Amino acid sequence: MLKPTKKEINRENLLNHGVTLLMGQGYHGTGLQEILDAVNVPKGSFYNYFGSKEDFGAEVIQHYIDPFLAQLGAYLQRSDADALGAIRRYFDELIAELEKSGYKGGCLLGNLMGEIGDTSDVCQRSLQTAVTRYRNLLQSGLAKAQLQGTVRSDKSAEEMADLLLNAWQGALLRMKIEKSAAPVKQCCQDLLGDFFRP
Amino acid sequence: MLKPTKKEINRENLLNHGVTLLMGQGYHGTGLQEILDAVNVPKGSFYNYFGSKEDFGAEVIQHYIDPFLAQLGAYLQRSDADALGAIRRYFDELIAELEKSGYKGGCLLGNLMGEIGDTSDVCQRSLQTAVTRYRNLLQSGLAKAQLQGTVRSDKSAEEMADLLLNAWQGALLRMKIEKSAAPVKQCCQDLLGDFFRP
DNA sequence: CAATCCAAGACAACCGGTCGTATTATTATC
DNA sequence: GATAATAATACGACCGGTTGTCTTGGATTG
Repeated sequence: MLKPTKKEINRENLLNHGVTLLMGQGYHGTGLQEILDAVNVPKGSFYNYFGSKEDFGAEVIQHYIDPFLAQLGAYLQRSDADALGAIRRYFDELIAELEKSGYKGGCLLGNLMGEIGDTSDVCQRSLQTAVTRYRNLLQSGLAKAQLQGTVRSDKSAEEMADLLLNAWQGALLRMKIEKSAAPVKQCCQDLLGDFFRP
Repeated sequence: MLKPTKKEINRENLLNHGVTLLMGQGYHGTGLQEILDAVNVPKGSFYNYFGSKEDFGAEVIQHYIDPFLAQLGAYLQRSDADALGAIRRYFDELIAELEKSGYKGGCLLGNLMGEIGDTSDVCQRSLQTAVTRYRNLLQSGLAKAQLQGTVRSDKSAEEMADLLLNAWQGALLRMKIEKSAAPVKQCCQDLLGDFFRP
């Protein structure tokens, strides 16, 4: 049997819909039943796939961030000679997707950091590794841009990656309540278009 | 009778404990029962004070931000000749309080923006006005600092206030999962100590 | 005595989690 | 290769507890 087992398919479906629902309604705002109904998995089966709702949340976090890492990595690889441009184009694409979704949801990592980042140990650890992996990839891109002379070198790439990530998260929160892409656009322009320039 | 009525006292107590509990456990993570128990108000009485949990949340938001506005306003007024210094000292005090609380909670506005900022209309409006009031006060402080020559004038005070607020919110999220004051300290240093300088 | 206020408790809906059983898959025996 | 024995998994009714909200009756007050 080369095709994935039904169990693996169900797991994947649960994680996919978990991402959507947890991002839209939060952790405590989403019941297991709602997720299970969405993928037609019976209640009793949930604990054959995941140990608890908390464990599920921790896995959803990793499942969520993977595509973003892949996407940003692809941009950086494609535009090898212009790392800063790659980062800018990556964020431009994110903004385009946010506009398409009506400024709802934002970032699952940011939302869950605020809601359960300091109350659930399991999810806290998952959030730590997810955020760190994201930060490290941004940092490597910024470091490359430093070597290419498009980003200032008197500040460490790590420092700038942290600032970019933090401001981006804050801008996403503002976007949600203002129902506008202005905050995230301005955030990218301020940092990538000004502060980080040599 | 000059002293506040018992009803007003109960309302105030509910709002105060609402701030604490909603900040620590989130909106959906906190039950009305828990808040009512904390201030010894019977469950049946809740709807004599507030129209619904959602309305209560919206009021808690305003009740939360008021002291911060007063505090920042006081710093700005006290150090009239050094607005940038006032802002820095204000954030230094916030950081000191965050350290004292073990990096838990963070900012109620940020947490609720992420959790219900796009799902509850009532709370969304309350968050909008709270954030805007905060931003405007920061903006006025930065504008004064521009006149005093301690902050660059080629960027608008509004733009910088937004960036500061956003980066601060993101740094608070990072603080929660890293259990460290490093993100918020670095945030202030990067912006107030470098990017905003003339 | 009429009007207002407040709280006890009921309410249905839902929460995360469990458990015995029914179904399916695997191995063993003939 | 058919059948029986055994292991593994899938399932949905059900658990105790809690949710936000509402109705209702008693207490308080002018």
